[in-house]
Amino acid sequence: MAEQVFQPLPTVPDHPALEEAVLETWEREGTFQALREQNRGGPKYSFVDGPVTANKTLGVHTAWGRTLKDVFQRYKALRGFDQRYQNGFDCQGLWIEVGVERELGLNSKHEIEEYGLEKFAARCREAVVHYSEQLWEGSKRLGQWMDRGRDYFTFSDTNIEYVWRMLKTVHERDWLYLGHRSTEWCPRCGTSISQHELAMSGVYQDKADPSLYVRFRLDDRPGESLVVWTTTPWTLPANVAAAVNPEAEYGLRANGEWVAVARYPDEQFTQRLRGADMVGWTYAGPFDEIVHPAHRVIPWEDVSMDEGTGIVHIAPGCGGEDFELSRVHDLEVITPVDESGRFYEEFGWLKGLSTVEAADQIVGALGGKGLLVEAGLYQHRYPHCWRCDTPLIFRIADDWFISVRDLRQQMLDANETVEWTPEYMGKRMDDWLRNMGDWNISRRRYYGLPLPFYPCGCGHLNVIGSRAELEERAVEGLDQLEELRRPWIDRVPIRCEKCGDSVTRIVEVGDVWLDAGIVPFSTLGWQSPELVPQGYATGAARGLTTADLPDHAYWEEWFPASWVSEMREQIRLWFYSQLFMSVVLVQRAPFERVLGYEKMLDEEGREMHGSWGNMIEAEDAFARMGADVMRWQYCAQPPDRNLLFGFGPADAIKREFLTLWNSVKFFVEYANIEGFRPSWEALNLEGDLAPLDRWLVERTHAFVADAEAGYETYLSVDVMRAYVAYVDDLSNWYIRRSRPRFWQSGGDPAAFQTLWYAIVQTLRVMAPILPFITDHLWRTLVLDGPESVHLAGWPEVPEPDRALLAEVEDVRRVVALAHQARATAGLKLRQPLRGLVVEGAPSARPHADEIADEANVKNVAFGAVEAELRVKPNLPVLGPRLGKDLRDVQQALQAGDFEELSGGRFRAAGHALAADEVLVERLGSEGFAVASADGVTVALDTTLDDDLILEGRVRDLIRQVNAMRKDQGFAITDRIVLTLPSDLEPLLRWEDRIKGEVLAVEIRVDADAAPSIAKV
RNA sequence: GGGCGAUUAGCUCAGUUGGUUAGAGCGCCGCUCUGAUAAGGCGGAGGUCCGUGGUUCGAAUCCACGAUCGCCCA
Repeated sequence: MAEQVFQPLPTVPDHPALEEAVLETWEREGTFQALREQNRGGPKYSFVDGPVTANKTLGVHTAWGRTLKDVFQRYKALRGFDQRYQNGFDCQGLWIEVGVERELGLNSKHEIEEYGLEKFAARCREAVVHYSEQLWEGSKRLGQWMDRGRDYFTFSDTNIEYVWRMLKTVHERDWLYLGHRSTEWCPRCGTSISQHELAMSGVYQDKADPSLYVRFRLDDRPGESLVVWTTTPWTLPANVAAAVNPEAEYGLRANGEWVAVARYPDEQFTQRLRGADMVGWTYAGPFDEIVHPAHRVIPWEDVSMDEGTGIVHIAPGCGGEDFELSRVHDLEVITPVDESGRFYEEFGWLKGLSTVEAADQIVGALGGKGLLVEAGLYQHRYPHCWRCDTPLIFRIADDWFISVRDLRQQMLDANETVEWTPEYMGKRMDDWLRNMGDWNISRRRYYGLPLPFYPCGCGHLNVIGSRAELEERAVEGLDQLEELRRPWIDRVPIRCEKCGDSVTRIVEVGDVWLDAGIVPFSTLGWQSPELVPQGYATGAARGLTTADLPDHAYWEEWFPASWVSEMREQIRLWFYSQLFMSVVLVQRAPFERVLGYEKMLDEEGREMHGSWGNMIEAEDAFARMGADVMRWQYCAQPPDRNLLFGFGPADAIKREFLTLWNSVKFFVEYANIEGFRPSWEALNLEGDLAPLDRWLVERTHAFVADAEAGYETYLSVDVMRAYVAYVDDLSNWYIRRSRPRFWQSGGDPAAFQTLWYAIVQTLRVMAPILPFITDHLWRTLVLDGPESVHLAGWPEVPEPDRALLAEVEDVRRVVALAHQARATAGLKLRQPLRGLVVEGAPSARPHADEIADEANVKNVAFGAVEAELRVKPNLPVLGPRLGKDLRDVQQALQAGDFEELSGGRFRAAGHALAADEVLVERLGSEGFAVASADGVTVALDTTLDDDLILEGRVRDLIRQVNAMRKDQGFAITDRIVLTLPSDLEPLLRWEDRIKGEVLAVEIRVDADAAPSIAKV
């Protein structure tokens, strides 16, 4: 045996072990650094990483997105693009705060303040440091290549300053205002929640609330009352109006209750009125002993007749639409609860109760007063805090807003320039932009971007745009300003630019999406006069990164991003906030192309929840399936569909992996036996190739082209589909057809060379998606080329020869039909047959020998199949020509009522049919088994004679002996002595063939022993 | 209430400008091939292409209405 050129492969790959080894190799060899070095100065491909919130370990959800990011950056790297590879972390906002609160056992804003904001800020930073490390480790294990150490952290002072600057611009354009309105409010977090935050998944959850029908006694109509329906009892003390639909009809029940007729169509009413006629009635509020505003009936077109009583309870202090109505109808606004959702002092016995606690008491009180008509439970979808899961309430508050009136159209225009995949996500963005309200940017919290707003008593609003400006105008406190952050920043009052008084900052912090949206400016050095080394490592980010603040020229080079990718909910979050700021600052979109993707569910299609036990930790997935298998699962997923992720699909993928693995294993085993040594230089395949080799080369080129199209359109699913189809051709056609060429004496160098070429090109194509196993196999197979597949570049191949590919497709179709014909005749493939006739598939003609071999027949003939004729109409051709007459022709042909004319023409139902207007097929006749599909017909001669039967028995024996070899664990090169019982002696007419196929040096005959083998 | 999308085999999904017997993968059953294969091939069972109406020689495909589900908005 020749020397072992290639490291032999085990039967199946151990993905996790193999991946750990590859990671070590990358580390040791500095593969990623080498790749960056290699592409330096190449054309630029600008990817901007959406910051991942540093409050968790890596989950399989996040790993999906990170895989897609990695795949396309790796692909572009193979194409020689220079890239930034900057990774980002989101470090401020509720997400971080709430995690730290939990950890510290704090449960309210009051407790945080008691704990101390300085200490709290330090703990928040610690959490970010910890989780960014965790996320990094997970991402690394996933195979993601990013520039570790130069990450951006959104809590850096530099990032904050860029947001300040944007806000100052907004103020200068007069878009910033302090609004007084009703907003969704989280009572636990003590802050309002903005419109776009409601888009986050998990916000709307099923919830059971009280369902109350309550009576409001009318002032001037004794004994009569309005019945309203509510699911929020706590809002009843704030009631000031009851709304009716002016167009609807209302009826008075015998017991004095007014309700909408449409809601109770079967009831008897003693009086009926239009809603418009009820407007202006006044009534007694349910809790007039506590609060006593005026109460009256108002008209409202939007009163629904789908639920409730058709009369709606209005509390402007507790609802968005209610609040709007208060402006129209000049209603009193009563805000019953404070920022932690507890009743204010003036609400008597309700004082201090939460909205939930108050509900029971209110129900009881209503019952006592005889105002409760009916009480029950109501199931509905209700918004919850995106971070702490507390049901939200509506509350009137003063929040800072950015007006979108002037921006809306500009943003729509900017979005026009963006190419979205899938397309409908772009339309979603348009929908959102058309409907979005003003952006509520303030949050009453602690660990967040400090809004640089200093409203002065003189009426002037000072907005600070940079740290330099702050320092210049500071009255005091600069010496203790560790970071641009609470509490330190709150101790730095500034001088009002109008009146010169000392002004303090508002206490609010900014919406976290301001931090993330500014990234395309803050990390790329927009309008930065010069490069500042480590200029991004400021404030809280100091010591965590060495990222520079580049200069403006750099920004010009890298903005806008060529591509960004995040999950769908980011349309209203990061994609939106980026677009928003980019339009404010430079009037254009910050990205050219977006890849979005849908949700991840478990393999049964259910949401993944920790409490349901169906959540998969990335760590488990790495250990049990491996990163390549995960990445395969992610990349095989069409992005417009939910991904059903799990270990079940992973097992299927592992099996699928084996096809390529076994192909390589086959190559390695025989190349080692025959001493084949590939050379990188010979990659261009010179020399004499067999037709099948030529085909595999063309097939490989077609695969490269298909995969390239998939990558270029950001549809990894297309790459995966192309790969699976290709590997099947490689393994189940090329290798199967070529096996003897690999084991004949010395091996056929052209076969080795071709197979090596095909595998190596495949590894290059799949390297972005399966970075571990491709590099492992590359290092096994490539002896003198680039040391890593990731440094090998994209295969440059010529246009494939589509005609040749079509030929082989025809051959495979014929072979499949021959197998089918055998199955219907009950003749197994080992039984040789005399002949096969093929009609159609003319391009398969040069491959008659291959067909004979595959079909195990002595002779293949091309020509008319001698059999019953079946003629069908060629509908796309005949339909337009014949119209209604087509039906008659079709029936005549089906009934066999037709006449065959010369030249393949036919006549049926009085119409002459040209050769291209019919499809001709043949049915089996005596002695033949016929199969037919797609215009190709094959007829298999099923007659057997003694010779054929004997040869069939020989093949049975060969198969039996080879099975024994395998069972007994013989090496594929072991020579044997075969002993046969005497009744098999006639088979020795084929002695040489048997010896050759089972590697027997001798065949002995021994009376009545069963066949046996022995190693020589 | 408005908008968008979906509905095809037990499951997950393809299905081209309307065209012949509606397919694939997985799963199940049977057969088969194997000098790499834990793989492959062939066959079978399994379909009211959500429903109703319309256009058309012809509809899973186009149109209308309806049902169910999902998402988004209000």
